[in-house]
Amino acid sequence: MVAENSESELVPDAKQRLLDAAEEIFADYGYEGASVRQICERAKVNIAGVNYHFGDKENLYVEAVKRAHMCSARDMPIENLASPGASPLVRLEGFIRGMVASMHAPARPSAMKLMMREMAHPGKAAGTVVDEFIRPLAFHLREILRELPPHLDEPRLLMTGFSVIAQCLYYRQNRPVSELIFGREHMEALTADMVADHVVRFTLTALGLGQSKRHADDADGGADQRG
Amino acid sequence: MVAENSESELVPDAKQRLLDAAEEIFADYGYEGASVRQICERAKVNIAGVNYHFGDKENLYVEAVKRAHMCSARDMPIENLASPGASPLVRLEGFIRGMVASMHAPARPSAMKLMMREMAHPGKAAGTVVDEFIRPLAFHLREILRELPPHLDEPRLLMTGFSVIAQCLYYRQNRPVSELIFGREHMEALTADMVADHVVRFTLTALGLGQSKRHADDADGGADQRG
Amino acid sequence: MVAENSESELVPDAKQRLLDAAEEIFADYGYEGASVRQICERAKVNIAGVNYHFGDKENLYVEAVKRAHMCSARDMPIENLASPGASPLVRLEGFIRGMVASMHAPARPSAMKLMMREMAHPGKAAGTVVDEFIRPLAFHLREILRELPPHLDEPRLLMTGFSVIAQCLYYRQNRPVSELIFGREHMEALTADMVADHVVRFTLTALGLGQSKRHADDADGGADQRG
Amino acid sequence: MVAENSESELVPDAKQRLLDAAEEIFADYGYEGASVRQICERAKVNIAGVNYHFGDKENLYVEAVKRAHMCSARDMPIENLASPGASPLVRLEGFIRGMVASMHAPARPSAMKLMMREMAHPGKAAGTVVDEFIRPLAFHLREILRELPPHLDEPRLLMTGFSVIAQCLYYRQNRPVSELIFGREHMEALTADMVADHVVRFTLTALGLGQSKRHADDADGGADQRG
DNA sequence: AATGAATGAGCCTTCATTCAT
DNA sequence: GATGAATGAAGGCTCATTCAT
Repeated sequence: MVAENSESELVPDAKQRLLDAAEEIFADYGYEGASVRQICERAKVNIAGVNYHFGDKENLYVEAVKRAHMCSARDMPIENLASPGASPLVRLEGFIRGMVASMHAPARPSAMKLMMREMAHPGKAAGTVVDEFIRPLAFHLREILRELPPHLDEPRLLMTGFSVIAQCLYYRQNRPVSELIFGREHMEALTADMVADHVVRFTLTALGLGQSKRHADDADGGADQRG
Repeated sequence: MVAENSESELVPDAKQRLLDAAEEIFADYGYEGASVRQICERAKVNIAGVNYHFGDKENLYVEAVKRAHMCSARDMPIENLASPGASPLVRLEGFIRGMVASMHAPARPSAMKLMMREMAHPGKAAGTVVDEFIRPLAFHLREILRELPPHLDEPRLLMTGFSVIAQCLYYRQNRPVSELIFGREHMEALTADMVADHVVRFTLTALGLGQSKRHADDADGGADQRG
Repeated sequence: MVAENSESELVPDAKQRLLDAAEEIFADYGYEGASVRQICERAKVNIAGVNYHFGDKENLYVEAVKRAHMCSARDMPIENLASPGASPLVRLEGFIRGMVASMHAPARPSAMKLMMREMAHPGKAAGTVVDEFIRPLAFHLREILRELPPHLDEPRLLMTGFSVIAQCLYYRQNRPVSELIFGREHMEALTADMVADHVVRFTLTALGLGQSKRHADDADGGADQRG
Repeated sequence: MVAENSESELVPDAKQRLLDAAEEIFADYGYEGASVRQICERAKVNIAGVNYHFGDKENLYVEAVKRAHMCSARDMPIENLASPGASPLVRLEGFIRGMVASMHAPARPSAMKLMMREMAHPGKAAGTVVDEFIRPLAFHLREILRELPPHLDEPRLLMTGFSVIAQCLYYRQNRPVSELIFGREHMEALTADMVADHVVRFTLTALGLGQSKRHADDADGGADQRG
């Protein structure tokens, strides 16, 4: 154990508190809509704290996004679901399930929200996030797909990857509007498992990999014994 | 011809110019990021014009979004691609092609951008847009899917619709970040036709509708011979 | 009867309506607190009407004040209560009663209010009002007092006049704050007659004119036998 | 002496300077007529200072009025002229002289002006001022009058108090218009002592308390040996 | 290391006014 | 004679930032 001052484990220090507050508030209101006053109040830090610890608002934002993607990275499939020895098909299914799960109920919702916001309108923080988090994920998926039977050329590999990711992302990027369209209750009826099952089946079938062993258990409801 | 002053047909009046400018600037910078000064400058209208014609910034925003969705509605598949007599399969393909096309190269890019922004974080204008534009589209797609052979229960109908829409939306919602990941040139290589072909094939195959009649004409389209 | 257009007797013309509206609104909100928009709306006149009929806001204000004092002048004691042949004492009592009455319940409350506002902080319209309305009244009172037995020198004549006027004015200038101090109900209990009786008695007694002949006729004046 | 930075005793801090400036400018121009920019310039404080120290213009106004009444309270008769052991007559005379004096030449003219403005059109600050300053004064006067020989009923007590206060207030509330009527020089000829003597004599005589010992010295000019 | 006071640019809005019809 | 559109200045206020401590 490191020697720390007495309160360090209960109350995070000012810098951490600022990052926490910034994450939530930037996630909720966007960069322009958030004010440093609001963030400082939430963080219980003096108004000058942002400039003291981070220089300015923009840099606080960048740091908050960077930290958010690191948090998010821990939920994500690459490390914990990569299962290097497994077949491409198993790894694809793992990828999808991991991604759907982390979209559906991220460990740190505000971190996810903030990251998605930045990705929708990439700014100064986007480069880092893409380099360290998004691109590895995307490349990982592409390599899985590359190994699968219908050996596609590069553009189609790309588009196939997009089709997979798009389905996972949809439930995060378009949840509010989907609730407006179909009603909140219909959307909440779609559990993470149901969505994951659907995306896996839809995708594998689209790739011509789902017929033999899957068409049997389609009837019974869906969430089951593949893997 | 009505007797009008000489410029009336060339220069739209102040209200129109404000809507045009608001559409572009709100689309680029978001509601908070845009300033009415900036909008008035672009519209070549006095700063007080916003208050005069629209009351305040928020109402200008709402009106801009409403008009944007009406513009976008004209590109969209429902009316011009519905082809009421055709088979569900043909109509599904038409829907996808129409949607991909209007995502790829909307007639009014800034209108599309603005609408997507509002849909990402629904505010006061979202209700109208959903009611008049988005929901009819979504219901139309659901009815097409409902008629297709693998007769799905409601939740799966919903998710299947999402899988279709997600693939179309992806190229609009995630283009900037995709360019960061794979490079702009790789993204620009994906033409609207290629994307549409891919999404149609991916989707129909996933629905078990792509094998028999399609493997014949695959040759002439370039992207082919799976499944 | 003059030949007028059909509506002229029911609806006053725009200029009159503007003066009416200006009188009320300037009276309620003051010059700075009132806006020409508000006045035009109340008058049901186009926003440009003020500038068209009166040049600018300030001139509208001046005209409104001038008209207000003319209206008020009609209630006031000089003409209808002067009774040139009567004794100074009777005329003083008449003056006081007339003034108290017109302060208590002016024929046109908003006109009175507006005039008092202008008098509290004299501006461009004050000169005319003083010349045509206030000064004649004040001089009239001074001449009455000059004829009364305790023949005072000029400064004391002035101050005595102020003592009379002050008592009458008080109930108008300080009614709101008096209600705050003593409660609205106690103020409303003070009728115009009671106040007039009191001011007459207080004043005449102060001038040494109230003892001999008044304690006898107290009975006929209505509010009495105090003492 | 405390160790302070060199200017601390010469230049009041920003908050004080703002209150000082607000007092003067609100007194001269009224709430609507004053601008916070003007106040900040006078106070040599940044435009944002008002928001920082007082929240908004309205609260600055309220605070300025509150402070103004506290300043004014120090000149006023209640504490320094109450002379608890003295006879009611002496105390009434003391009250009048104190009030006339503080109306004639208040220690802080702008504070008095501001307070009178607020009392003329009571707003959010009026309640406090009335509670803490005006009402105690008015009640104090009423209690003096209650003890005096012509034992009046409540309404007449009220009106008698108004007659006293009205005479004192007149010279402050109606000085500008009086100068317009009679000329500035005639008004300036009325010194505080002359006015006080007059009001005392007028009032005591009206109450039937001034005859015996006063009618003698009336002739010599007025400002003299009563006590 | 960290703060509370203070800054000045900019925000949206409203103002009285003027213009072209 | 009278109007609706449009103007530019100024309004109060909030912003991110910096300064002196």
